[in-house]
Amino acid sequence: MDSDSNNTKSIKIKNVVDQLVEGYKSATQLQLLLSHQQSNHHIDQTRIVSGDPDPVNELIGKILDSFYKTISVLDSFDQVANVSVVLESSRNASCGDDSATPVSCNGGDSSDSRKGPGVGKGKRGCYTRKKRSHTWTVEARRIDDDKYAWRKYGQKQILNSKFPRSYFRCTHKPTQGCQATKQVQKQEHDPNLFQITYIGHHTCNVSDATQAKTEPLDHGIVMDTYNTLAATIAHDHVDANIQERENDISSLIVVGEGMVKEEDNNNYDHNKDCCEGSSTYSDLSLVWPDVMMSDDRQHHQNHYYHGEASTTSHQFSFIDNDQLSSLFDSYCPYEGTSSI
DNA sequence: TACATTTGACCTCA
DNA sequence: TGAGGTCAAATGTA
Repeated sequence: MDSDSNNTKSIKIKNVVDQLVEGYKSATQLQLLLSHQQSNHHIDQTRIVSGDPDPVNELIGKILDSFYKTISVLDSFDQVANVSVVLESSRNASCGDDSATPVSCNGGDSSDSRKGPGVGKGKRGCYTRKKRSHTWTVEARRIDDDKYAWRKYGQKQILNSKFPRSYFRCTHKPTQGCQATKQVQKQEHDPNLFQITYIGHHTCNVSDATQAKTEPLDHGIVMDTYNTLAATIAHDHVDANIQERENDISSLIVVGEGMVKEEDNNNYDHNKDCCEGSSTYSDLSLVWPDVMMSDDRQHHQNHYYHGEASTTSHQFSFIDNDQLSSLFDSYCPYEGTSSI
């Protein structure tokens, strides 16, 4: 094939991708708007988190799914291999300095580098630290209230802290490049309580229901495989307002798969229930017995969020800060909150 | 043998 | 410059 033909084909595909990206953007924005409105109206959030989806959100989810898959297919062609890069840089430009994506010394290969060629002792510690990745913190009486498989990769004594902090990453990182990590630390004031900080979203293949359990319940935003991005972005932009909105919006506590308890935030402690059937419980008992609770009859979780910007490792991020700010400025009834 | 954990070394960032 | 986060060799376990 001659180069002109290739160029024409490449341009056409690029145009198609551009159109799809626009569609994806629009659908994501629509979903954010609807989610935001729903959260403002205290809709039946139990239905959302329990997996009985709101039909509108479900529909949008399907649209996003279609866009995502189509773009992914096109993205896999050599001609448009730079699409995600373009999108990524576009997003970064709009989100400011946010070097959250880890970069390995070998050019970004996220797989387990230990077995790779050319990795010598000099490479140890050579990485770009994740900065301002999407994080949220959970206080729990057990560290396994999610069904992901975690692999411990480090432990560190933290200054002025009685207990060491343990570092876990998703077991599927080597095989699927999942960037999710979590940090677990015992609370000083209550050694039976663990502060678990989740960093980044899982991109590995697990059920949405499972993921929903470990993602922050973002006041009505459904967290499924493809709109995690939307939720993440919304999360980041709404986070600044959440503190002030906490008094108005009931928080949610997942008390079991498919079960949700609504909680008045004046009564955090009364939500105590069992998270039965965690498939990783036994695993974690084995891998990190010193932090497992002897009495796991009581495990309540208080979900609260770090207001850190999210930009980590989402291949398709289409909404920039200005768009979202104006979006929420237009629709957010909570005036006078901190500017983003 | 394969996979997970431990732990000291090393790097980044505030 | 030190604290915190990650790497990767050594070690443990099934």
